[in-house]
Amino acid sequence: MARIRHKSLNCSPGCAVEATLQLIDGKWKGVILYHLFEGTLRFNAIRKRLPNITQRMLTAQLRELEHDGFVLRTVYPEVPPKVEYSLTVRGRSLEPIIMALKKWGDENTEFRHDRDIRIDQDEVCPAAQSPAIKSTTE
Amino acid sequence: MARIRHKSLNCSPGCAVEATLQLIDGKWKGVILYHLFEGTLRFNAIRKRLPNITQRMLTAQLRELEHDGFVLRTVYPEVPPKVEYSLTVRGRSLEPIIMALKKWGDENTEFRHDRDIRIDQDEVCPAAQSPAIKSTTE
DNA sequence: GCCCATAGTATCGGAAATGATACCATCATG
DNA sequence: CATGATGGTATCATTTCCGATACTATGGGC
Repeated sequence: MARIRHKSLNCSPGCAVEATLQLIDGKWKGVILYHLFEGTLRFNAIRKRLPNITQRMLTAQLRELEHDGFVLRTVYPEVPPKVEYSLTVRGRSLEPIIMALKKWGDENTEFRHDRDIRIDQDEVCPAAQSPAIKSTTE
Repeated sequence: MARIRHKSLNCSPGCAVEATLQLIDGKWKGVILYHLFEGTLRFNAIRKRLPNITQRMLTAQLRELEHDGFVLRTVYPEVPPKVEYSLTVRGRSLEPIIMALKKWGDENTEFRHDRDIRIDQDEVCPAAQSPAIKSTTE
């Protein structure tokens, strides 16, 4: 998270991809957003859904999401404290991305590395002309 | 990149999101995939499209994408060397994600932090009951 | 007076990601 | 015989991420 951010998103064609990715990057942000799509949640409620996150990290990630305008942090002046986190309109606009991630994950439950056969674009390497060799990296 | 990977993607509801994110995480992978959607590219061709990537990083990211079964690395036994990178079927299955990222980025060219008004789900916090306070974090 | 709950902060340290730089092999060309 | 092109490696330093742990404030209940 919090890599040096791009100033603008239109430096080059693929730049928007990279910049957007950076916004939801950071080990927990995607999941946090995912849970917030279900509705407003209190701090500890989020924590319960992410059994392995530390308090420190949850705070940090939420602060960044807030900073980026994705979540709204609402503090109720009570004791003990009560803080609710909800998505902003901008936050909800990420839904297609998060859901695409979720969908892909659900459809690829196993980490299959089915190194499938090359599907060539017909203009490239007219097949069996150069004796291409598959990577020997591993 | 290369965070400790999840063994399976179905540990908890949001887990698929997190795990999928990890696969395309790593500062350059998203952009690399994006460019490969246009077609097969040689090593230096990719490099030209990513002016700031170091050779070391490009190699590393491509190796990981290959390891995860997203790209196919084809070596032609020529001199000087010729290595082509193309997407596998599995790699192409990421297209909805990458394109969702690109779309969002294009539609949010400016980093507007329009901390907009809370859109409440009607069952939560019946409005103006507790004197909610907006975050004072910054 | 002590403990509990909530939502944090502060500090430290290790691990991981990334950047900078230099080096390498091979053949073709001049 | 030096140089260039391509696609890398190897090594080192730095930056960033992230986990573990301890600490804090407040008011209520026992």
